[in-house]
Amino acid sequence: MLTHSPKPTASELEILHVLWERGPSTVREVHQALSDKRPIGYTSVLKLMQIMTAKGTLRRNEQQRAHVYEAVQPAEKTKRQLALDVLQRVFDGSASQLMMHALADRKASQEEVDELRRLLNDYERKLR
Amino acid sequence: MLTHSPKPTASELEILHVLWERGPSTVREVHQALSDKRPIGYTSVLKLMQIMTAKGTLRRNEQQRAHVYEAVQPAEKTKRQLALDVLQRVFDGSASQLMMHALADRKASQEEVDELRRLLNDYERKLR
DNA sequence: CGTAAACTACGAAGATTTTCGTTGACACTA
DNA sequence: TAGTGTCAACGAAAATCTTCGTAGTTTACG
Repeated sequence: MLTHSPKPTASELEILHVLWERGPSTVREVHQALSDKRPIGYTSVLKLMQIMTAKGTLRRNEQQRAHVYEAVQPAEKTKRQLALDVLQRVFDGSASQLMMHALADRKASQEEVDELRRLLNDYERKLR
Repeated sequence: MLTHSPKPTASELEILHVLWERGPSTVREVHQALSDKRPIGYTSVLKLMQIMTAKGTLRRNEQQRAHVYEAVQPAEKTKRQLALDVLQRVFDGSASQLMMHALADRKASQEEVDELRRLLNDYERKLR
């Protein structure tokens, strides 16, 4: 088990999404969920989840015959890590640059804009 | 030359950053710039840039003995692609989720918050 | 001209990612 | 108990990424 938390790959992220939504799940359950989106073999999912367990990304309970897996890190932490990663690697740390490009060419609803403004107000309040 | 634009890898992004900043450059120049940040061999950079050219990410002018490379896509387009990619893959398309995590645990300046608010206002104006 | 320096091309190796086939263990059931 | 289905483990292959050594070509200069 490694101690650091390497950035999940694209495939790993798909699995994490399923576990975040469903909570602790068996390989079969995760495979089901992924199969709805794209064709992928059962053993491919199994192998990925075994690798993720070896990396320390997942943890599993072997009490049942069908092992039950769950994410080690809370979803929020991993998401934050990924957000900060792009922020740094692509936008040199500029949140407004990131936002600008994320909003560009996309139809964010009025609700979303309102939500964003609320976020800014909250954030600003904490700044002071 | 491929027609689609695959997501650049981490190393490729480093090279793109240099080309975005410097404009069309030779391998030597890019290598110089990268060496300032981390140790990397000249031929490693060369090879990467050759691969990127094969992929259609870069284009080069062979008039000079030292070929001059440049990014095919404008920086803005690639950045937007990467921003939208995380937005989709990690945050399920929710811009406010993305922003929340990007701001979390980070000291965005008051200027940045102002800038973000300006962005929102502009965006909202276009919505109507 | 001949040599050194600057470059590109080529090939290859090691790491990582992604995918799956096969095997063997286990469990339910007819 | 024999057969069928479910599951993890293992190994391995293919693809991609990353890095670099070596060779061969071109250019500049003494």
